[in-house]
Amino acid sequence: MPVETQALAQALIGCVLVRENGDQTTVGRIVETEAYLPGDPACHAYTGKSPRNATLFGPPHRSYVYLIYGTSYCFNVSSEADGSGAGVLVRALAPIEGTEVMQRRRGTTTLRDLCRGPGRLCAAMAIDRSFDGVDLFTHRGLWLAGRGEFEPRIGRSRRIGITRAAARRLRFYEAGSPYVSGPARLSPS
DNA sequence: AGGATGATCGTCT
DNA sequence: GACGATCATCCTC
Repeated sequence: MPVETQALAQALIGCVLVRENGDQTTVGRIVETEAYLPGDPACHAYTGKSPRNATLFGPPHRSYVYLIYGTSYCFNVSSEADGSGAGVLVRALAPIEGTEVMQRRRGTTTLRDLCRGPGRLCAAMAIDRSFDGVDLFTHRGLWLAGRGEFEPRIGRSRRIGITRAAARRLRFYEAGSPYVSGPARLSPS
């Protein structure tokens, strides 16, 4: 798995995210990510290390989770070498397993909406701040698996919902997937 | 101690 | 398309 942020954001498309909580197992395939680079004004690490964003400055491939707007959690994968602050936001999953559990957690039965959006996927997978900092290759409750045979066609666009460095095309998605959160195309860079 | 901010979501028109 | 919810975090006083 790549350490460089942009390469990681693309490599994560098609990978599988597993959440095991007792007898409740939920699984999804990553269909949309955004890269937040070192020195990037839109990255949470941009203004320096703090208790909230410390995971971004740690080793790569850890889970960085934060609360946004007081209502939603966002799940990220830290990137770059220890000491460099950067990461990849996971914006959407295609549900694979445990959809009934997801439906209960989300309060909707609409398959397409279960994990479409960073806050929604955290709700569906029961990811909160207690998962901040966990190693995504060794943790027992939340981990990443590879693509297997699957080879997604990857599109790219501007990132969604940000104001700083908004023109940079650092959002990646599986082309044609109905589970992608934003528009499949945004206005040209 | 107090105020502004935000990588969102659900609801309403 | 617009708006309010809701709160941890960060910045200023």
